[in-house]
Amino acid sequence: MAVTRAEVARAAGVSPALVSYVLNDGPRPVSADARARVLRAIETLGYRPNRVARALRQSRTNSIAMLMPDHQNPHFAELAQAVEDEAFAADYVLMIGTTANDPERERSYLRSFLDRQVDGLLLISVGGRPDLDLITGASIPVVLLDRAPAGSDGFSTVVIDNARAAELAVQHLLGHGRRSLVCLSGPPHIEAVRQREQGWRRALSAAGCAASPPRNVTFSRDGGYRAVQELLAEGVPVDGIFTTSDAQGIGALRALAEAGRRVPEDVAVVSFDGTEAGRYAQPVLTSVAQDVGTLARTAIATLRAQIEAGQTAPVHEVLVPALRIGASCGCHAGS
Amino acid sequence: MAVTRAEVARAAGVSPALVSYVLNDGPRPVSADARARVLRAIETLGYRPNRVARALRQSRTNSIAMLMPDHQNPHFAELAQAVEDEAFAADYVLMIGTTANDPERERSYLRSFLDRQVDGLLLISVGGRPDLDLITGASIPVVLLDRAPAGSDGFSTVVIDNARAAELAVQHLLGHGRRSLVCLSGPPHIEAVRQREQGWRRALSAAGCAASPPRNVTFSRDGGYRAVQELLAEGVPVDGIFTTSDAQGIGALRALAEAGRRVPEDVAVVSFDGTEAGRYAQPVLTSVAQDVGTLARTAIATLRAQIEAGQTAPVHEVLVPALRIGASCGCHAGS
DNA sequence: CCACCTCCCGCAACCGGCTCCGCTGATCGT
DNA sequence: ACGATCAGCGGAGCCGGTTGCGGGAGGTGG
Repeated sequence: MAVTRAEVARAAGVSPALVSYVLNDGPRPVSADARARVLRAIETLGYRPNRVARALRQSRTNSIAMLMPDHQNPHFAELAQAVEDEAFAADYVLMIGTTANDPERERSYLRSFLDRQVDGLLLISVGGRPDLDLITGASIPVVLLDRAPAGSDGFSTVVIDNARAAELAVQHLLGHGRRSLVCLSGPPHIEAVRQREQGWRRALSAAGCAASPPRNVTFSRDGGYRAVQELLAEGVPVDGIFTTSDAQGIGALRALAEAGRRVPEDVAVVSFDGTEAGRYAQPVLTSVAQDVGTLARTAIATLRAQIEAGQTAPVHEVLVPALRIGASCGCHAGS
Repeated sequence: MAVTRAEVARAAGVSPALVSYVLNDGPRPVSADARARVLRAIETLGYRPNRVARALRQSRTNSIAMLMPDHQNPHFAELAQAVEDEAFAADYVLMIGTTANDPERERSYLRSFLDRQVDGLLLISVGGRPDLDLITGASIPVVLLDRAPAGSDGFSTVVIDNARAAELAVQHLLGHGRRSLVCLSGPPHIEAVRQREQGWRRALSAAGCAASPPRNVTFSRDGGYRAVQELLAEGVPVDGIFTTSDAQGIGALRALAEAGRRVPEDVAVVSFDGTEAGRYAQPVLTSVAQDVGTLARTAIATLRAQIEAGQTAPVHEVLVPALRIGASCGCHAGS
């Protein structure tokens, strides 16, 4: 069994309370002599306070939970890293649950995290009301990250301007003279997906082009790969592809390469996220970048304001997208 | 404030103890009538047991912690996903700490996890004794994953046969007639890195080739990229590269492409990990695959045996590497 | 010499659940 | 009819901390 506060107290010849006073620079002052004895006892016994007991007493676990779709997608991996770095710096521990876009699993994790009394929740939701009901009941600090489901006005959100970002990407393709465009979109029930599709349509109609309906696939490499394979098999004319994730973009590149289509000469590709993985693709993906550092920093700061300062008014932060030029769009070629 | 057991008891007209009995199919039997009343009260009040309180009483948190280098590396991302899936299935929650190969950060996380009374620890260590001392003192179930630092005999390990895996990869390059080989290795203080270098040397000396010293860089894409850039700038003759991670392989591919070297015609590349990211590289990376599914399954099973069944004897599991053929080695070309 | 103040410190009540143990009333056997 | 047995339930201690409250020792001023 681990050494407890009581044993430290005994070793130092003081009461358990005093040990707490020393440890927390307690509510009460402690004499230099007693403090020294306690510190020495802590040192020799190797005492470490039990955070579970402390959490029970203080109703504060110093932990936050994050729900995200998966680890495989480079964008989410980068986001997880950025969030964890911020959490670590703020002395919070991060519990991660992946949902695999499964509402059942999301609910299960949500309940588990709430039961574990996490101080705050970072949610990249698969979307849908029922989950929000769960957190409303728990009245726990929440920040909706990366996506803001419909009906989430009551919660803080930190997102990129999805419609504008998509518009930027499509405008860029149009600027390269591409007219036979295809959009690889994400799971259709996600609000952010609909916003990106809206940006896609807006850019096309502004240019007087007909918008083919987006193809809804998963955000994964495999999703992009298969979608482009089908596209080509169907004989759809295409000289430009907008994918709503870098993972899809990487998958699309592979499918195009296998089909012997040159990028960007035959088909230009612009994707979404601006991940490092995209910068190492062949050719380098041109992508609307999400600043995951700012995303994470803002999200954690917002959460901390709610947890530590008791702020209750929801904050809505919208980040401005920036197009990161690579080689997949044709900027570096003659076109 | 949340609903507590006492309130449920009051609402059901029973004692708090009864509520526990019902919830846990308690140590004592409960009459059907009382059980029904309790369940109804739980339902109407929306009661959820506080896991922190439960954890304090039971000295059991149903959580495990995993320390890994980072989220960016596709191999670790896949490993994290596999581990989390296993943990979720076993009703454990996973806390992830990334070390960025920083011993200080690793120690900090380690202490935090121990203080939080996690039931078990999954450790992809940056290596070095001091950390092992920390866990030895805590006498907590540990599985050393992916890497087994020197002096870790007392702990359970689940690793791939690193030397054999490297040997496989290098033999394959040699089999393609490549003789000017270069090895991009990892941080030199990691035991697994030394084992892979040993496999590299073994394969070369068995073939009667001189082994150039491995180049120690980080496991990242950037590490592979920069190493190959320097390599080429130095004018080192090279017709084959063995990278000790897929991330490095992806970086190497980019550097080679930028330098106008064709893969596999001019330079063959074989990497390590067998990630999905590698299968989407251009060309597809040939790689010695680590079965992350089995890795994760074995690790969690071992941990659970220690936690739930009190097993104490350390287990040493060594997985057999398998070469996954892609296009970067030349198998699909004429060579 | 007494009243009073300061400085330290220990006692004990929590936080919310788990579970040992003892008590009650009913059932059963003879 | 009466003691033994047993199902069903509640009281209370405990897990390991935090913290309000009160009290003792020593010093100061009147």
